[in-house]
Amino acid sequence: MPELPEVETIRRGLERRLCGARVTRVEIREPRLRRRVDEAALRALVGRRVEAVGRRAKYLLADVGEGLCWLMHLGMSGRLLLVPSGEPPGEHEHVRVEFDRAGSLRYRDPRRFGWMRVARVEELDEIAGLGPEALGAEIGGAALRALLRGTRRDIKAALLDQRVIAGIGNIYANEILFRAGVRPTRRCPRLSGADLDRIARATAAVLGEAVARRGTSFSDYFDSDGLPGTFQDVLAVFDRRGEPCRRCATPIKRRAQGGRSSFYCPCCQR
DNA sequence: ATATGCACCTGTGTGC
DNA sequence: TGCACACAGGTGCATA
Repeated sequence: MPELPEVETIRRGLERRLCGARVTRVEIREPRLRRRVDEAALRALVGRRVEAVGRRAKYLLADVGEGLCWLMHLGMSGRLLLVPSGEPPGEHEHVRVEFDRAGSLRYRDPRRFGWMRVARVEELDEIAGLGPEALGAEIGGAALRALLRGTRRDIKAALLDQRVIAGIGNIYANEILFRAGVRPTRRCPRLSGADLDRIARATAAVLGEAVARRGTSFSDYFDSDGLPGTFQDVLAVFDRRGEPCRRCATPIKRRAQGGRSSFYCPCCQR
């Protein structure tokens, strides 16, 4: 479910409430996530204080001091919710972590594609292979060209490849390519300098606006306070098959690409 | 190198 | 109403 803007929104919520709070209890109700939760390692968080909450692409990293990091990935359906202590567990609530003064953090994930683990900062190999942040470091057309050098695949697949550029998922890949006026099926080597410039600018604009709107809640994403985002109100193409393009009124098309849905305007995107 | 298919799971919406 | 099927925000592996 969550791409960079949703994870960033959750990060801000957790940072506001969890920084300085101490873990008092860890309960693992279902350790069989995408990767089995190391229960002993997670329980060893008890007594530690959250010093900072960071993000790398779609990963959340809570700094718990002494070079230790609590790493979380939300997969497709993962949610982190801060609730008052004593709140009874909801469905698919696999992990709950109690804090001394921040209430209770609940990890809920019906599909269990997410996971979490505690790691030493120097052994975070999961995030070592990620490409540059899609939002943050200013990636211009020239930088994008360098990142795509040598690949002949289509631009949509490249944008979704976290080793090329990190943080973009299926919603925002579609939205970025609409804003750039580029068909998702265009091959990377055939993109002009102007195309790459527009894609780079669209990436910053779309992700920036999505963060400002606190993410996309088109079915079941909510932030750590249970609030929806509002980017679904301005989606140009994603999940809009058959609906009129907001620019030219041509019906939006959908086609499967690499096993995922691509949405595009056949008139505005070439 | 890369495309495809599948696997991991549950939930929801569709058409019959 | 039930049932079968397609599809869902992500990743990672095996195979061609």
